[in-house]
Amino acid sequence: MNESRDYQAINQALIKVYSGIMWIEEHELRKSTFADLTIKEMHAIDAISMYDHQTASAVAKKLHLTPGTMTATADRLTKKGYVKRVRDEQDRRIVRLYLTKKGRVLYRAHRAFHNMMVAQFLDGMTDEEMKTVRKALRNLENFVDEHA
Amino acid sequence: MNESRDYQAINQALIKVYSGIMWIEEHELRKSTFADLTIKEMHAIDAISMYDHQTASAVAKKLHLTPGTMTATADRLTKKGYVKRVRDEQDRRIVRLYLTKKGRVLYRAHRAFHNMMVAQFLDGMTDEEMKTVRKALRNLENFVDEHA
DNA sequence: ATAATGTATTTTGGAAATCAAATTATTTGA
DNA sequence: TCAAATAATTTGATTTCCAAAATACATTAT
Repeated sequence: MNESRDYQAINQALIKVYSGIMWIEEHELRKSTFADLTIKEMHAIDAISMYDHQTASAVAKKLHLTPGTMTATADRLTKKGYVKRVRDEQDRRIVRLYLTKKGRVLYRAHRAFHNMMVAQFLDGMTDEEMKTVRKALRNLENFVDEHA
Repeated sequence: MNESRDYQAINQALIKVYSGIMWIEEHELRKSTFADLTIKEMHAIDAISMYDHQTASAVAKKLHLTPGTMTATADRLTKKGYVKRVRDEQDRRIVRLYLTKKGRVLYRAHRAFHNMMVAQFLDGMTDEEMKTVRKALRNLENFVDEHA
């Protein structure tokens, strides 16, 4: 019963932090040389990633998008010069998504931003405390996996 | 240098957890009696909240929406019967947003879902560990405030 | 008191984001 | 080989969103 208020406080913090981070990312992007992108498009670029050359459907799954939405997103990113489609030679139904040079530059910049954020997240923590944070995150991952 | 890999792991966990939670909320909603709502509309209802009778612009600010987008969202929620607009009698420029009975039922259900999630988030933690989690969240809140 | 300025919301026009369902191209299994 | 399965695209619709202009009301300065 007493926990309820604590839960609400943590709830509010989680919501505020999440929407705040999105907002910051969006506005950092608008001020940057990549102002032609939206935050969703940037996250799609992050999901496509630099090394894996994943299939369109693998990326769609990561982002929880339907195939049609994935196609539209890849279209826009291709038109804007961040992504390249490559037909798989073994199985010609498959399209693999690659980042262009421009896409890779953005990818690294976005990762750097996230790293800075995580550094602040963990600021001033001992190893012991970091273990606790990991445990909390693992709890949430379990929650997500169980309900998926 | 060595921290970089840890950061990436926490990064990935954060991204996975947030997009996973969104997905779960979306799909719980679709299976419920509130299937006429999207996740964005539900979060707007959460932001409007039960007791405050906030102005449209206060809600817009909370959700980081432009005034126009707020109007469109309130339109849809009003049409669907979750929200009521009330002109302020003192200052007739102002519109206050109220939840209808139906809106309040959903609000409580959504809060309950979040509480369950937070409970799992904190599962099996000692008081000491909870303090650490709070500290991590406070760090992130500071990050958000600093960059806003 | 009234004109200018400021504030809250709505409207308009357009792009991006999304889904469900139908379609196309290709592969695989019987 | 041919039916079923799979990967991606297309189509048609709604939602989400923003910028800028318009509207309506309130406040301030003259």
